[in-house]
Amino acid sequence: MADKPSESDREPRQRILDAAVRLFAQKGFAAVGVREIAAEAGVNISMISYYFDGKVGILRAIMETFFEGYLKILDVPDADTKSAEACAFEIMDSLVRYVRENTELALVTYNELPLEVPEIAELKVDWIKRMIKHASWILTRFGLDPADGIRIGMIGPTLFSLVIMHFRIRSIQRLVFGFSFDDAYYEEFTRIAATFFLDGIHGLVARDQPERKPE
Amino acid sequence: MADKPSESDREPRQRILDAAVRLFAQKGFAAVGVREIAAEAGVNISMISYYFDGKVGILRAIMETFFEGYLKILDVPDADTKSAEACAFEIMDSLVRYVRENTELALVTYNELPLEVPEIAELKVDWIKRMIKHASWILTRFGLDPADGIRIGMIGPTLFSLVIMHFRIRSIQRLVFGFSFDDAYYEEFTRIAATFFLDGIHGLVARDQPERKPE
Amino acid sequence: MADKPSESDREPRQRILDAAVRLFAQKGFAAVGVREIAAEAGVNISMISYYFDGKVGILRAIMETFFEGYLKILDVPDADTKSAEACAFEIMDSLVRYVRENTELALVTYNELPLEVPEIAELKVDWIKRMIKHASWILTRFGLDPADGIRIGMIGPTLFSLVIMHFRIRSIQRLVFGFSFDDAYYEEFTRIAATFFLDGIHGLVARDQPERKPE
Amino acid sequence: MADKPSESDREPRQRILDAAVRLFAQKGFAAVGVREIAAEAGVNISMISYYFDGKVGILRAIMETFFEGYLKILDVPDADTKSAEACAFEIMDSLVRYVRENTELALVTYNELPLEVPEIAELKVDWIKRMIKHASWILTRFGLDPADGIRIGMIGPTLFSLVIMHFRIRSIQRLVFGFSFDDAYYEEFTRIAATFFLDGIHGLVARDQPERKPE
DNA sequence: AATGAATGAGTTTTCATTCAT
DNA sequence: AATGAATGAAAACTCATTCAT
Repeated sequence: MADKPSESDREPRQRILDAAVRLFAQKGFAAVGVREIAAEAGVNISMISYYFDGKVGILRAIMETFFEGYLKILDVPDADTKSAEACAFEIMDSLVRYVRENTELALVTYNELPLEVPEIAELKVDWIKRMIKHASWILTRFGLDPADGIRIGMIGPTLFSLVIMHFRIRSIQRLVFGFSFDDAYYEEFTRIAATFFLDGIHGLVARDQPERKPE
Repeated sequence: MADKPSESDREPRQRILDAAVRLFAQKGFAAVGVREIAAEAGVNISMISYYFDGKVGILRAIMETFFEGYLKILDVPDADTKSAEACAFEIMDSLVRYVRENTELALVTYNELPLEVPEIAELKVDWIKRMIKHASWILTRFGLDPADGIRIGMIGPTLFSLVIMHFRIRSIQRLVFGFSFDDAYYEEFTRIAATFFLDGIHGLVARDQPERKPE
Repeated sequence: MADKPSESDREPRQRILDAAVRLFAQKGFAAVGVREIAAEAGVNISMISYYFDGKVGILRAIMETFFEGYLKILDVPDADTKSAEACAFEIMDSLVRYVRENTELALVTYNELPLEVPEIAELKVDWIKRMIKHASWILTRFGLDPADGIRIGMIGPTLFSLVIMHFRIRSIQRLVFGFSFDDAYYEEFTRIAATFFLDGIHGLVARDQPERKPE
Repeated sequence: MADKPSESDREPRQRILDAAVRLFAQKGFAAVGVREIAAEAGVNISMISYYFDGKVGILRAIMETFFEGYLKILDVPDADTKSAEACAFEIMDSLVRYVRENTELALVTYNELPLEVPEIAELKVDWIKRMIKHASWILTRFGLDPADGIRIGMIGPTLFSLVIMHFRIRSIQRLVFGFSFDDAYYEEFTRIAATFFLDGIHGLVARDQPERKPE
């Protein structure tokens, strides 16, 4: 009883969250029942309402947890002493690491993001706005107009999608084949993704400057 | 009553399918009820069991419809008279057109693909295998070993994800902002995606041949 | 299968309504569960949502049924050929008969009337307004100002309460003692109640005319 | 901390009781949850079990509180020096005053009285018996046989109902219109009610003596 | 080919209560 | 005297499906 090293001795709230993330990633939010979550977490069903005020409360918590970590990634330390390219690479590196360490959290957020769940509609819009605000600095570094909401709004999701794409495929590959990926793979993956991302931004900037030149 | 010009006079089966695709794309398969589908389609609830043998039957039909069209894209006419690059570009071009014309169908398939729905697990595996079989020719054209299931298994999903990624973001952008995309955009999008895709394959090939050279 | 004479062969909707009225009268609306109603009615639980769109739907139906019958009582046939007193007596007579034949219906309506059930708040107000409109003619016959909402608003409930009071006490007396009441009793009851009611109205009229004279 | 002047500093037990009376009167006993009571009273949920041994314990306490006060009313000081009519008027006067000062307490008791709440069934019977015992003296003063349980059993509830009827209507009138009542109104109300009550008793006595004369 | 009433297992949520602190 | 986390049963309701017509 001194400390709590065993799996099942973690805080109930966290156990629910973990179980839910696992199950949501596996079957999707709507397909998972609270009973299943409670059973998987080894807690009483009522605890879900108690801690999260209902099933959507868990999804809310999951998304908020993910978004919080995601926002931190965009805050590159000493960004003004580095080149835009270096910043972009650093962000990509952190992002890959983050998603690798929180794959299910990321997948659930990514999967549920476009789906209409009325109770979290506001939350999604709020976070997307916060991200745009946070991300705009790097885009201005690349010469994009910070007031150009549409183009700026494209970067974040693209960045996210680009990385998540791999982890999504990976989970299918794990399912169909039995493949696994090592550190070296992710080093290269980061490099390729960063390059693609930079190319994408450069393309956006170039295309933007002369209004959209005739082809 | 001679022919069927009005929206609501289409075949009931098709009306159900259309309604389901729309709703599944909006809320996700598990979050949509048969009553909702029936109401949206303007048919009796029992018709869903009658035509599709239950709710999963609709998802099955949706995925099969999508996969069928997707397979056709991989069959480039007169492929042996064209370069591998030209074939890749042609595939990408068809794919973008296909997803553009069947966005919701594609999104539903993409969204539900990694989710565990026991009744369609077999269907998914079957189609993925058929695709690998169909796609292997182009990969051999690029110098990949057709027996290398893992690498070949990566191409299809990557290709798919790359394209779908845009349409997914697009639906969010439509929601949050009011952005829309024109033909010119998709021309360029196809070119960029094809380039990225080719680069990816070239990378895979290069990395593979000499086992993995020291950096 | 020709006709349906047996108790349990009535229409499910009616069986639910009957069971609910009985149970609501016994324990109060909030204390009765849908499972209990369904069991008592011998129908599947889902039928309650199916026919009444939820538990409050039953209460709504009960109250509407009662109110409808109550309204009819206020429409005295050939009222203009009778004295106000005769009309009042006729109303009282019908009312006693009505409540005697629909005791539980009346008791449930009476019991739940002052309780806050948000979903039926509007319904209650609507019916009360309709009653005031319907009842105003008799009050004008007695010399009351039909625009005097407050005083007119008192008559209906008083009339109702006066009669219901007896049936409420009766149910307790049945519970505590084993007393029962016969036709002769109700004849006299009607006469007394009518007298009291007329005295009440006369009192209201007298008190009203000279504004409220100093005592 | 010396004395307790503020609203929220009253004894927790009393705060619970007050909150419960208010809520029970508003929504009915069964429709109110302990959490709601605890929140309204500003105490911890467990305090309800602690002080009242559960939700029904509160209802028990409420009813007992009301019944106690009600019993006192029946004990007219120096009753034998006054006429039966004077005693009846004094009782009615005290009763109106009592209900006016404890309206919600009275309404809750009145509302829940005919409802089946197994845990308080005994309590209700006990108090009704005590009341009959206490009230019988006045009835004998009017010439009724104290052994005639049925007739004696009618007086108390009638008396109570007669008064409560007004307060019940009043709460609806407050809801629907915005009417309020002053001291003068209650003076007159008391006189009318007492008259009605006396008439009722006289009627009972007269009807009783010659067994029930043929009409 | 099509209906809609009916089913029963399923859903999430809330209940009053208890227990360790 | 008081807390609030935790419980398990029960709440109302919805589900996909079936069946008689």
